[in-house]
Amino acid sequence: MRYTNLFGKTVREPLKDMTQVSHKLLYQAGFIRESTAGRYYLLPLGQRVFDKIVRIVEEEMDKSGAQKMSAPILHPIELWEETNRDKSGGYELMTVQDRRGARFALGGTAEEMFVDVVRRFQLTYKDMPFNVYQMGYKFRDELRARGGLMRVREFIMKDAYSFHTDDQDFKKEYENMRDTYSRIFTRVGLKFDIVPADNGYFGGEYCHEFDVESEVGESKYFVSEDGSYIAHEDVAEFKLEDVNPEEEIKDMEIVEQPEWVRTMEDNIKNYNLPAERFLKNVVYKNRVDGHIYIVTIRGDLQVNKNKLEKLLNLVGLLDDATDEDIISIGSKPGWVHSWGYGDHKVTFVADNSLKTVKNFVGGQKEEKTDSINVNYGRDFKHEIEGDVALAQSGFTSPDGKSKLIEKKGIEVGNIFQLGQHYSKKMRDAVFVDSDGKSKEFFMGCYGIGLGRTMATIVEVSHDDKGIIWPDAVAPYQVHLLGLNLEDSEIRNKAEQAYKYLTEKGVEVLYDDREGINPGSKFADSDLIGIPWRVVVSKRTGDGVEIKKRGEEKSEIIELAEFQV
RNA sequence: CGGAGCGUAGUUCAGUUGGCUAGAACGCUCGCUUUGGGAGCGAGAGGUCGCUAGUUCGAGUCUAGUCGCUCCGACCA
Repeated sequence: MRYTNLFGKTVREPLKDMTQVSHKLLYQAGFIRESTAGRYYLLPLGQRVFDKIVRIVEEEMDKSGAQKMSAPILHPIELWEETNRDKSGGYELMTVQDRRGARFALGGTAEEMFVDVVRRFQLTYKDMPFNVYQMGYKFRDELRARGGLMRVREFIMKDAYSFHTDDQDFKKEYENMRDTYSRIFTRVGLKFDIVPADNGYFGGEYCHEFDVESEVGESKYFVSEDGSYIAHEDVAEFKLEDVNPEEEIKDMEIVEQPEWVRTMEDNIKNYNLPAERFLKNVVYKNRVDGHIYIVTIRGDLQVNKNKLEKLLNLVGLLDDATDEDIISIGSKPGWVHSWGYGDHKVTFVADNSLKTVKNFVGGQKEEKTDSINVNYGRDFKHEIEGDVALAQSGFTSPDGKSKLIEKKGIEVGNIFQLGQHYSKKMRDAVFVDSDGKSKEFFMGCYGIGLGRTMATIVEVSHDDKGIIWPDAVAPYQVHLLGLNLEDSEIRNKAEQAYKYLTEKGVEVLYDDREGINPGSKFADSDLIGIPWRVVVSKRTGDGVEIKKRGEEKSEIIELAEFQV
């Protein structure tokens, strides 16, 4: 490709609002342009990278035994109604209507569609298992799309769905996909962690994220120092140590408390005790029926809403309570008690951390009094108990042997066990088993965000001059720069080099512009980030100068000796 | 969805109490010069002032609505 024919060119500066390196560089180098927030054009250079990623994904998926197919972009809304996902999760599905009034969802994922096509066949255990996938447009009506390719409203995802007779058979495919994903991300040049995570709105029992460690990542996860434990923040567990095991249990007392003591910081100052010695109450409300939940937890810990929702079996349904909600149960913000409210329907939840402290402070705070020497189990006890605490950096790992370290990562892919979550909700999602009985499919799904993967590669592979594409996904293998092309002798050599390389099957971007300073051409070349730079100029004589992007040394060699 | 802010040239911005033909810099085009790390000089093109309605003799400027964008939060593969 001649640069003079290429649509899309480099610009010197990023736009003002761009914050992420990948966003800036892909814009400056002419790979992407924004349409509206969260929707992007892929320009020819960007498309080439994208297509290479797609090809790698397809090769590995096909090798894994999965089969590519395609589903419509518009999903009949009835399918989403079958699984209740047209309303769940507080996430509004994008919908469109045709002129006869039929409603369709612009899917953010396609479980229902794949179940729907599969149930059209009278499948038996002999037809199983199988895994089908597509490269499909996905729409997510993000309330706030953040600049850059990392979180967008419209994107292409590789989404795969596998169908099995039972859990045991599924587990083999889950491992197969885990290995396949590992090969895919390794081939595109990414290092990643496989992180057990929360499956939230997808249903199912477990899932893993493929996270590429990065400061700009939105996924937070924990790794133990000894490397034996890894988990997403949403599900991360940790070992609670007893705070004051030596202390004697004292009688509970109501004591005077200065009125200025309201927050945890005030408490710490007033009693000169660490945060872990106080009781903390956090209030949530069921979005659907308005029921109030009060979670009592050790003062130094925070409530993990995901764990709480799971414990209560209310996934995706809890909101933080508002001040009005708290007043509605006869309490007031900042003075929520750990017991009482008998006149109002309130459900109390106790975090396991309450069992690690003797003689708590707090629990029934009034304007001027509070209780001290409160002991869980003796002075109050909640019906529901469990681990609902958020892990924090430095906490002890679950096995007690090591400390947790916090990491941030970009979630480039995920694999989900769906179990019979969808096949139970959707009618006729069954096969005939060897015993002659109809049984629901056992399913898994597996996604890779392709645009996000491309941005992530830039995020982890660049320098202050531009992108450094890994060979496997670079838009071209060679960036041929012709300097001083006004000189016909050099022009001829450059043209011959272009012809030679192209005929050898090398993918070449040829900077054939005249009247451009060498400095500009070098700067553009660094910005675009093609692996090999080949220069033809009056200095290179009968040879060419070659240089690998990201390395310092260059050398002049015969073109015929050049190997990509 | 809650809070805050912004829409004027490709970009970043200026534009007075409402007042003549709406400006600058960078970028872009052309010419000359220069030619191994974004060089210099000169000339030029480029605007429905987001959109709609209103107030006014007169609106980039005031009012209302609307659309879009940014930031913080909530939400979120």
